[in-house]
Amino acid sequence: MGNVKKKPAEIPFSERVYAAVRRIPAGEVASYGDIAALLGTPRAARGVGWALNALDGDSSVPWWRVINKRGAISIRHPDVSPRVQRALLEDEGVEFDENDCVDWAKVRWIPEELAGNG
DNA sequence: AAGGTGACTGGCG
DNA sequence: TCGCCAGCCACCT
Repeated sequence: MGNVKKKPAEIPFSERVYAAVRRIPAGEVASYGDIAALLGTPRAARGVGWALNALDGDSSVPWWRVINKRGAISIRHPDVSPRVQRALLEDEGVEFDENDCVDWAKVRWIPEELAGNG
């Protein structure tokens, strides 16, 4: 597992990623770039992927709700097959088209602070 | 301190 | 439109 040691006074980027991902409701998904943007670093999509990779596929964080900008699963973890992530999403009602992509218009998670409501 | 890696994204041909 | 290359950020050695 990825040892992430940081100063207690500062929240690690990874933890901020986990917190954001945990906010994604079931049946909705977000892209790595969206999570990064939500954290204030829209170019840190790589960092988001790295942070989720550190979860090792076993955590309270709904990592499966994070996919790439194309709406497809971009997982590369050896222990967890992309099929698993897809199954988890389908179990939540997320549908994939023949291109193995989701419909962003339907399943894209929009944070309330960005939805302009509230 | 410097170099390398990775579950990304955008631009060019 | 699809495929490859470069840029980007965070973390590790």
